[in-house]
Amino acid sequence: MMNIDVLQMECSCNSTVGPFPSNYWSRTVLFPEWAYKPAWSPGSRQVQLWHFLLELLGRGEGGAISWGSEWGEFVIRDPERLAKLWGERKGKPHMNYDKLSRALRYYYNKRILHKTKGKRFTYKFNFNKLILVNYPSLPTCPQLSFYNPSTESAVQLGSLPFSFPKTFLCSQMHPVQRQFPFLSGTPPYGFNQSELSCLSHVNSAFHVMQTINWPIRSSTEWPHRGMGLQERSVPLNRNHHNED
DNA sequence: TTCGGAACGT
DNA sequence: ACGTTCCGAA
Repeated sequence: MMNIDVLQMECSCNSTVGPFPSNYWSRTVLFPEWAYKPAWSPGSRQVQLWHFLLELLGRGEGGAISWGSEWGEFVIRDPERLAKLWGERKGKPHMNYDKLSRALRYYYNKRILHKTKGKRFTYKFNFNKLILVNYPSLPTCPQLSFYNPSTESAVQLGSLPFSFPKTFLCSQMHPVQRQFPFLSGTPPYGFNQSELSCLSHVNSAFHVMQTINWPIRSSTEWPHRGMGLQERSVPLNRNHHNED
């Protein structure tokens, strides 16, 4: 499994939104390894804190934590209750907010989170860095369909922290769809800047998956089966990285 | 309240 | 590697 360096990510992120050179991603991978870790691999891996937070946010689990005003921002309404829930999940009966927040602060370096300064108990996910392929359920967010133009079929891949129309449309392509061919839905979209940025990352991810044989550990580890990543309708005659 | 070093556990 | 525990500093 390859390791990804953050600086390289940064460069890619700030590059243009849109189609990528066809063989570019055969060597470069946009996202760090942690971003692809399955939330629940049966038995083996433990839940990570950010998984847990998204899970609670996803359920709209009352009181302890909720989404904030900005995209990706969340507010811990009841720090000690959140800590208790986290402690229960991890089997750490003495968990408290002091400790939980230390774990959150470790995420700063990893760029998973940052603090919203001036707002009490308020943090913000860097969704641009956080690929949500792992994430089956983010409540307010419909499932993301990757549209494959060749097979004219949609592939369920995960969800994003914002919503867009569900209806399928492929005859006439909206400019945004031209940029993000995996996008299904009815124009106009009206994405904001962060959403577009996020889409560009998903686009990259899609290209990665098409370009390389993505090291999916085992299909059972993924929330969505039969993603069709094997049935590659896009001809792949470049020398690509094979991880099998 | 928030931060981050340090030692520690798994 | 991903926290947990503890704690002094701002």
